[in-house]
Amino acid sequence: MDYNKLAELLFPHIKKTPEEYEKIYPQRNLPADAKVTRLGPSPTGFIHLGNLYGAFVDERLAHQSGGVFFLRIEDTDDKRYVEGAVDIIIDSLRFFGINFDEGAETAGGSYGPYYQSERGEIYQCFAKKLVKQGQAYPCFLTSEEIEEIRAKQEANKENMGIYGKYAICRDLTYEEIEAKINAGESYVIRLKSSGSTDLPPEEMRHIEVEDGIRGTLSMPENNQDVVILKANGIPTYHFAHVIDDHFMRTTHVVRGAEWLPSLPIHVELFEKVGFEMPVFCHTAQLMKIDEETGQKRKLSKRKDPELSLDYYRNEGYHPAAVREYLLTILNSNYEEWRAENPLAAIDDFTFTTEKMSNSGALFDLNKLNDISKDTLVRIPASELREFMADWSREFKPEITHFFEDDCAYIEKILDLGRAGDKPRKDLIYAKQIFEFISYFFDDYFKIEDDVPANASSDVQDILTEYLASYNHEDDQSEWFSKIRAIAEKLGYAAKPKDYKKNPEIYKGHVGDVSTVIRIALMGRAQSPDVWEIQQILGEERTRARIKQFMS
RNA sequence: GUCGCCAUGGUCAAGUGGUCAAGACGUUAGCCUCUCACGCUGAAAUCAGGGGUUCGACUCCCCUUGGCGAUACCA
Repeated sequence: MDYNKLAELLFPHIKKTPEEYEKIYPQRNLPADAKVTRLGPSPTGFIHLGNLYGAFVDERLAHQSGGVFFLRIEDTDDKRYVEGAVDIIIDSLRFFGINFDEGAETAGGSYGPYYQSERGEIYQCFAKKLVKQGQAYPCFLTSEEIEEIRAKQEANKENMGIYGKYAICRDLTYEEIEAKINAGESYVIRLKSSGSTDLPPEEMRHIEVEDGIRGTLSMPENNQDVVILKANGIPTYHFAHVIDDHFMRTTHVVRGAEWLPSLPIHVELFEKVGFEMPVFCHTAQLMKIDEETGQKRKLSKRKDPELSLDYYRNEGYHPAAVREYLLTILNSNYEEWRAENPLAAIDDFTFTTEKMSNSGALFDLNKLNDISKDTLVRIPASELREFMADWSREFKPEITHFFEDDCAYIEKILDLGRAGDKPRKDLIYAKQIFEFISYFFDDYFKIEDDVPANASSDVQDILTEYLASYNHEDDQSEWFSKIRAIAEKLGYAAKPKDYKKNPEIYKGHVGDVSTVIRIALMGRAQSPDVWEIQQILGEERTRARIKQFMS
């Protein structure tokens, strides 16, 4: 077989040589330890927490080392394309603080095009090269024929796939190939694997790869004649990955562990095509418990809408909180570092692949919420106010004016109890924050809780006394001593401890009295400090709410 | 089915042959306290099972089990 002739038959239109591409996409001019990473999403427009998780690793690795982080759209599967998806990907990631230096629709870059669908000639050039080397060949198997082979293999308990004796198109002569092509038969280009097909797995040659996260990986070499170019001339992921990451000069390929099984394919492809391999970093996957089965499983874009990034934006999680959370599950020493450096910028943390876990972590909403509280408590009220305004504009526009009209008022509310060494940590995410403070807005103020049963008959008396003694100028302790006085006068213990000692001689204690006031003022039995709230509400509204509750 | 990855409390995990096996979330007892939060002090809770190697194994090897993943002209 004259492989050169075959290559020309298959790829008559490919004129550029591999060497020319090496010149078009030269080595990047970067410091020796700078890392070049990439995110390669397919344009379905759906990204979930798991994608963010991976993107974060890429981003940190690149930007921490003075390298480059670029975006490549892996649109080799035309069935999956969704309009506007790329913008969604870029915007969502940007919201969470992840920015690309290069790639699709961003800062440009000279290693493009960054859409795989526009890189056809490059792939074909290297497919042609492999054909010339006698290491790839056209395969005319139809899907029905492949299905038959699969059925036979299954029946014989053999390994699945096209390899060895099943790779019947390997043996086609030039004339046969030419005839089929002239007859209009469609075909794919397959790798002619040099892996052994008749040895048991343990005797097969093993490849060794040094993984950035998992250390030395040893697995049986590939022996499958995988498809590298589909019938439409577009490459499969395997081939596109090898070509693109070489010519885009990626140094570190960060991808999910679901790619581990196909690593031998990639190794063989890199060898045959003559490229140096990047460092692979196979990340563990974010998991969740499936509600139906109760089992742990990988995040799924179809099944887990609540893990969509949009969900977190919708709920109003602050991007900084999500980043904190992701980093704590990404690097096991992050939490400790954060405890020691509570105020440090997130970029000051040295992210390493060695500190990444290689077993899948379960997504933990509790933990996210806890981290979010700690994160928000460090954010100044003015910034939180803006965050709330931005969030509401997008998801709850009818309340946006609250966060824009009277900034001073809102900021006092958001800062409620946050001063001092032991600040309150009430705020978690925007939706929750609004509910938490909604009683400050007259339109949303409503009585939600019942007064304590033991004080229900004294409500009028308590509030009458309260109004009578109320002085908006009182400081906090003056104010509270008046509450104590009212409590005593009406038969309640001024101190809860007294009540606990002799419950029979009291109707209740001062807490019951203040709860009545709380409910009149906030509609809730639980709230931050009443005095502070009154100061924010103002005297007029304070008195009005008490009176309204009495009527 | 075959192949691969993984395996410390409910969850995230430190640990790298000799530890009373860190820490965080959650749960829980209490303290603080006008409620709720915050904070503080405690508690319960983990090395999947079985074989080796070793004076000694959570740590190394093997098997089993379990979970996850891959077995596409999807990525």
